[in-house]
Amino acid sequence: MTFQAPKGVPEYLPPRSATFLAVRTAFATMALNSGYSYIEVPVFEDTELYARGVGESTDVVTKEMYTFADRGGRSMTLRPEFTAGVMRSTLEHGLHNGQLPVKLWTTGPAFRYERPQAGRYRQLQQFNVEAIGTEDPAVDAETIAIAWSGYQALGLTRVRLLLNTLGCKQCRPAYRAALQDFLRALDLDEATRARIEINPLRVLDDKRPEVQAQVADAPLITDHLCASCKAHHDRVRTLLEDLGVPWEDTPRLVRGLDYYTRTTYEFDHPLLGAQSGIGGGGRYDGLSEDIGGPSLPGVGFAVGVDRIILAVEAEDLAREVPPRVAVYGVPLGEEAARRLFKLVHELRAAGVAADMAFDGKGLKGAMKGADRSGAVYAVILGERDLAAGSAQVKHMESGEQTAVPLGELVGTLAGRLAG
RNA sequence: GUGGGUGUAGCUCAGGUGGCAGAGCGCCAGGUUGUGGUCCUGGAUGUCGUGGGUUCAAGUCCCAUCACUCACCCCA
Repeated sequence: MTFQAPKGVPEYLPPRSATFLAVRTAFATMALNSGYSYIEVPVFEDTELYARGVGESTDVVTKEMYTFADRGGRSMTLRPEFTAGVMRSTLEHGLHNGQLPVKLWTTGPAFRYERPQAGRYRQLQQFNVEAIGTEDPAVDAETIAIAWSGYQALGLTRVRLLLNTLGCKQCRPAYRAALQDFLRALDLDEATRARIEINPLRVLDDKRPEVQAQVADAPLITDHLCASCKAHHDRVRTLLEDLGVPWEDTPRLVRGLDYYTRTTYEFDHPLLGAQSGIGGGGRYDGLSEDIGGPSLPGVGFAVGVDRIILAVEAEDLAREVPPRVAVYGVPLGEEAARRLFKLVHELRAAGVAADMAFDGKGLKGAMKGADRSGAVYAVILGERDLAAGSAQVKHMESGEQTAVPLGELVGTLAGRLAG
């Protein structure tokens, strides 16, 4: 064993990979049911897109990006998140010139150069939903509900929704100034003092107890909202209540990306240790303009597939191994193997999941393979059966076995499995 | 970037004070020359992370190094 996967890159092998697909499917189903269309965007983009979109002051941009020069000397960056790329694609192709909102979902890997730990990876898998071109608080609530329903569909019961608002460009500056005045008077380390000047809101989110104690009396955004932000926030909460989606008001919640405005939220799972955020999102009404586009509001979320898998496992929801196939072929001898190979192909074409034993495996080993595959039926074919023109079809669970003429095998099995 | 922990079979891990490298699971074969899941018997697989040092002798002690892992920070 000479090579190993790059540091911080998780791999999902069977049977655990089934959970990976289940997580993606749960969220994709909800997004599709809610009228969102799939969009496939690049894994890397112009570095400047992320610098301007995500924000020059963020840790993501300043120290976590996988940036490289391509052979033409352009600075490219592996996507650290999806929203900037989805917005860029929307603007470039004029999707926003049609009826609004533009409702999109996507999924795949994102990349951040960080020190790995439990639930934190350098290649992380996200599932994203974005609604572009709407200010309606109902869409804020809709996107939250999609994420919530995804967690519910997976059977997760411990997920918490932490909800906040960050105000808009009307009311946030005054709050920001008030918060800075408060924070400058505190006894904080140098890095945190620097943060006060760049992004003071994030100081509120500091988890260190000595910092938390000091910011306990800090002014809160919820006391500084303008009338329209307050109305927006109240409406979002009313609609969530109508849907029966529970949340906790968390006025200190801040997100690490600069583009967020108004509604912001995070989904949290208590069984995950330090990296407990399993999803997060909000409104980004200024993003389009930040990257050179027109004034175009948007709202959306990202959920972390890797961490949701950990949550599913923490709640012990991922135990049953799904059967790989419904029918498993057990050949005895070369002639039988050839004939069975064709029969298995025909079963697959008829929509029946099928596999067979290879490498001239003996009967015992092949039957063991049938057992491991989870197949409902084993089809045993040897010289005797070939001579008789039939195969032995064995129901694995009951052990009942009957001879079925080779010409009727596909139809019979398809019928029995459907019935 | 800063701290702590751990590296022994495919996996999970035992291996006081240095003395022939082990168990369980998994895998393969046989018991059953055409029948899996239970049971019984047998078998294969190791540069003991890597390099150096001490010693008659190192998985064990010392030094270095790499990897993994947890936490800070940050975020999905």
